[in-house]
Amino acid sequence: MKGDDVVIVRPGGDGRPTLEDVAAFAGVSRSTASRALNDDAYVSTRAKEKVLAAAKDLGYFPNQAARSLVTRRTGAVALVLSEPEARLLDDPYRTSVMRAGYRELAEVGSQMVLLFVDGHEDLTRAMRFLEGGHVDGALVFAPHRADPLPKALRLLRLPVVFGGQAGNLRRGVHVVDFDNEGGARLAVEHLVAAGRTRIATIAGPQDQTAAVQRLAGWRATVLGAGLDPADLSEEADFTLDGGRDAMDRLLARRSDLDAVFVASDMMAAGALRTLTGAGRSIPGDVAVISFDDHATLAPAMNPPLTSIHQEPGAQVRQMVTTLMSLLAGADIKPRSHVLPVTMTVRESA
Amino acid sequence: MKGDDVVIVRPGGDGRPTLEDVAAFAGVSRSTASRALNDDAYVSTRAKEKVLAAAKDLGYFPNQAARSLVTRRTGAVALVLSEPEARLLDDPYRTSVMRAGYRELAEVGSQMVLLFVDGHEDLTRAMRFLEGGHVDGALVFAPHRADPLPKALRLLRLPVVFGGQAGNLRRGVHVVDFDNEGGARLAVEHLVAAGRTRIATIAGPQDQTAAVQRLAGWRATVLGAGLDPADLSEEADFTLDGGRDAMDRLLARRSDLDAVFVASDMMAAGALRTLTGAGRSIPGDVAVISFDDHATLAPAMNPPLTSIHQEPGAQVRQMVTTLMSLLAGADIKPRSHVLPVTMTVRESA
DNA sequence: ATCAATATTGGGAGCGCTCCCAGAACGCAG
DNA sequence: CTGCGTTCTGGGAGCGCTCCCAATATTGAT
Repeated sequence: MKGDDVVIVRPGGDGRPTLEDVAAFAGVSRSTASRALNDDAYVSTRAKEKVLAAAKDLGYFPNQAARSLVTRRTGAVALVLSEPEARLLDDPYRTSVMRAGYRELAEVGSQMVLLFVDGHEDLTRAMRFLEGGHVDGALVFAPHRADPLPKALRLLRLPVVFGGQAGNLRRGVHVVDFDNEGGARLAVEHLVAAGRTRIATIAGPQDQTAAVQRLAGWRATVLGAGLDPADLSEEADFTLDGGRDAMDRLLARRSDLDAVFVASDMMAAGALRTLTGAGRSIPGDVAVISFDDHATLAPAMNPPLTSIHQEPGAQVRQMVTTLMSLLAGADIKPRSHVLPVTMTVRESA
Repeated sequence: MKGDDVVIVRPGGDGRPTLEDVAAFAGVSRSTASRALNDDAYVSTRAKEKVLAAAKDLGYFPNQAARSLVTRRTGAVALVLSEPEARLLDDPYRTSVMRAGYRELAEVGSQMVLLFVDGHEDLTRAMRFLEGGHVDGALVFAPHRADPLPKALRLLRLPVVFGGQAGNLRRGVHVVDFDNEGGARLAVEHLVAAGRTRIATIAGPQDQTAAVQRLAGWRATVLGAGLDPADLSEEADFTLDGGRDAMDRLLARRSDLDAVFVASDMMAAGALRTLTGAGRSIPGDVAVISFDDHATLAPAMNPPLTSIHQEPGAQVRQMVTTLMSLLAGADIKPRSHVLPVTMTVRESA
């Protein structure tokens, strides 16, 4: 009776055109319009052209919710960073990871959804989000051994690839990691080759596997070179102040040290301050090599830091590749993919 | 005939329980289950308890796609960073923004979806994403005057709040910005009070409004103090090297300068290098004040930098507040909300 | 006991899309 | 001109949810 014979351009509640509108405008059925838009097989070129034109004219954009309701795909992937807030702010490596993640995911047509997890409440929220079907899969960075997240994720039927060690999980997970131990070896070998004989280290917090591996690499290489690691190692928390204090302790105990391998650029900045303050020249008196090769920090230090370089792009790329295979239904057996690191030589060693 | 009388626990294609399953399990109707889960009014406590228990037992999580198909709400908000990749990597301010955005949005029950926009292709992708109904609104950082994004966004019927100037748009947009000019004034006044009379500046790229305002603030305050700004300003690109080179030029032209206001911490790091290299003591010969008060960089420099502090958390909080009002249908007239900045005094001035 | 209000429930419709299937149109050989 | 395979099209069903509305249960007052 009412409006039955009136042309209603946009029947929808909000003003946006639907597929039905496009179809009507193009003079075809909803099905044909759908096929044209998703360039399926079996659509006449004529129909396709008409639909595409109509879509353009109407300013049509498919409703993602409706689509993913039926396809069971969201086109989104979560990037989960599980780490205390304080650490993250300081960490340019994570920034690179985000950026690379965005790029790589966009490349394969997925949207990145970033999740920060710091503390129990966040964990609950993140789990709910991941379980809620918002994303097709997740790339997860959870470097801390005590982190409950990796274990919790295993209960979800969601494809997950870890960047670096997955908490304390040793197997059954897809991992793309760097050769931390090899990086430490590279650094120490460089120092040994330069004739240094009392090579100290400032290790990272040993609740992180990466830090443990770097320390192990230092120790093994020092021993391998016939040198003595005794009294030459201190642990710090990856911060500037931590690095400075650790260097203080090291210097107090072994004022004769002639080189130090520091497990992160940030700690190296602190160590540099202690060394300079103590009147040591770098690299003259003490050679310094750090880890991360932070694009901003390492070259900005005085002197610029020789540092072990890890390529976040490569890591993320491999993670995305693995995740996409998983999403495509490939039956890859979970394994740890180890990426090589290199050394960027600057003035500090 | 087949399976008609068989109890099918999970009719769904994939294994996840639906609301219908929960309802059946709890012995109530789909409607009641929905009400219980969304704690609507008019549900008996008994029913509610049963439903909640059933949901828990079954491990039920609502399907977001289905929900937002009908509610027309996604529970997600985009955080858009429109800037060349290179800049972003270096910029810890952006990291803080992301983090604060995540926090603030989580607080109001929204999920943050991060979008990086660098170049035309990204812009297209971003627009499609934003138009596609993936998010309820957007928080946008587009500091470059020539950025086409802000203008493009106006065509969308999507609530948007900008952080800092919205490209070259002057009105009709919601903006939350910092008092860049006031910050510059703070810095210069501090230098003047310390008796400096030849106060130079290293300005940021003048295609960004913030950089323009900082330069303007410097000039106005220098003039206001009865000093002469001639020959004392150089422009750089916010990078370390840019800062170093600009300082070189400045020193070549006016070797008598006794203070410099640098528009970013990163450039200040470069300037410091030049100054130290030229044998100037800081702050003895030349006092340095920068902008950003980058949590990592400013205190890590030698000497630690006196810097103008802006609080990303406050900015983002205000942006989220405004966006939420917009989403709630409030008819706020677009305006620019200017936040104050403070000065963190360290050794460099 | 009786009635009107109020509290609670269940079913139907529909959000916008994709997929399936039956049928129409078209081609070309018999 | 018929038959059969191929290409193309349209309608129906349904994804899982929320909202509306009518139906029923409960309560308190008369």
